Amino acid sequence: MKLLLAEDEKDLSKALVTILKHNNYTVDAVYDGADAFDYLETGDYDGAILDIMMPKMDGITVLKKVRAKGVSTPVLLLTAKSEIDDRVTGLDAGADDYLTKPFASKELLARIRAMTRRQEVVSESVLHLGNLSLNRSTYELSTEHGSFRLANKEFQMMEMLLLHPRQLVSTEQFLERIWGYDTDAENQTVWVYLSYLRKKLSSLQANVQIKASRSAGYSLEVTQ
Amino acid sequence: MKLLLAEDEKDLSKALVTILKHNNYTVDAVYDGADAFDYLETGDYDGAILDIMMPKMDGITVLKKVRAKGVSTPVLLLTAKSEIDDRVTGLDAGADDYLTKPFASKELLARIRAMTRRQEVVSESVLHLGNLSLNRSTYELSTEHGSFRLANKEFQMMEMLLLHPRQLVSTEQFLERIWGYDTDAENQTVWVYLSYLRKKLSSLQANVQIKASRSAGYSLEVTQ
DNA sequence: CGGTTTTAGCTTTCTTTAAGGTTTGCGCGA
DNA sequence: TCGCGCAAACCTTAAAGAAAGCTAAAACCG
Repeated sequence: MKLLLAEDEKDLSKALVTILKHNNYTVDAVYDGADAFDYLETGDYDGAILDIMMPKMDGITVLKKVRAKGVSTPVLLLTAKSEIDDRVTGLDAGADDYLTKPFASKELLARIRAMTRRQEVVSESVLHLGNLSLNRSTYELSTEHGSFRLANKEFQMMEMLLLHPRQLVSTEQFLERIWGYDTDAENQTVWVYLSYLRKKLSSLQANVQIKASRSAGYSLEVTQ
Repeated sequence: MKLLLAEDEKDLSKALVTILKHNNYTVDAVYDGADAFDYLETGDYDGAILDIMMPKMDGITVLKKVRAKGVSTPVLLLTAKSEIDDRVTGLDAGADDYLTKPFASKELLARIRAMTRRQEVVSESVLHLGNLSLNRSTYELSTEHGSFRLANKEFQMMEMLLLHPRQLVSTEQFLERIWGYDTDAENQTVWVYLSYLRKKLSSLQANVQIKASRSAGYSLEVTQ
């Protein structure tokens, strides 16, 4: 689950990133409204947390512009106590929720969960391709010959592949979506996981394999 | 048993929280109608106590909106003497009971009990899985080899696991549901109880065990 | 005192790095 | 135009490092 955090107070931002990562979200952090808009516009996030008071462009403007572009990513606005009227404006502008500073981290997490839950219903909880299936709540990858309980990163990679079967996913896309756009992780890290996954697919005798297309990306292909 | 309390007078709210926690409820407190709506909407509560007079949105509106969303959580309305007519309106809007301020804590507790009892009838009073059973009124956890009388927190954890056998319950879900969304308790607290429970399960020779799925949650699994 | 939470050290599992190997495509000379 | 060499891309394994989870014991609290 990938979130965008737009908050200009560095200390608060840092603390929130820690908390969110701790709770299994992939987080990209930006520090002004202009960046927030650029990143959100890609539609690449499952949710966003926007501070209202930000340099370059305030959160509500970001929200309005993004909604005008047809992006429906759920947005949680952060308001300072003195900006209470902004809440109404925010909800009008298309925010899904708001939270007044200061707030408890638990409350933030609860709201994010509630906000992103709505669209989760739509998504399948078990992904299939060929004789392979991936349970998205237990992280189990299985065929009729057995199953593995995948670790976090392995799971996210497999999930990305299964969500776009037969389409190419590049090393950079894996890194950006799973590790975050500002990660220091190297390409090899991705390759290592691909290797682990291949090993598991073969030991499960899956009729699906991860095919590499040199300098383009990877895709899942059904064999035979 | 998890309750939501929506009451804007801080002193009264505080006092009620104390009384309710004393009587073994998990309580989340909010101070305006908008928040009350947000939290109730999750359907995550076993009951709610709503003051009628509240900032942002009055209790009756909250109730109507929540019912319109299909949430059937039992609701007890608090009315001031001068708002007696609201009672009728309240019951029409889908309230299960009302109470006129000021009231005795005994009476509040009795009404909450009555209100939440109705839906409890549906639920089993003894939960089973494998050779294990948990008596929800005596807090006894037993197999053919013996039994333990569980303490409160231990009981609630075991209950949550038994209510969703084979499904994952995350550390955060335990904390949110048993300790409340605004708790300061750490993950370790949950782990400590899991450890106590495991010890008891093994000394009872239960054919059920608590399985950890790293970074996803815990589930009860029947062994053999 | 019973129940609950914190502390701290430990084990297990996951993630990343490192290092060496293999494959692929391309340029360039014969 | 063939084929050789080389660099870039990719793969695999092992091991170091980080995080998550577990438990016993102490501390706290009403």
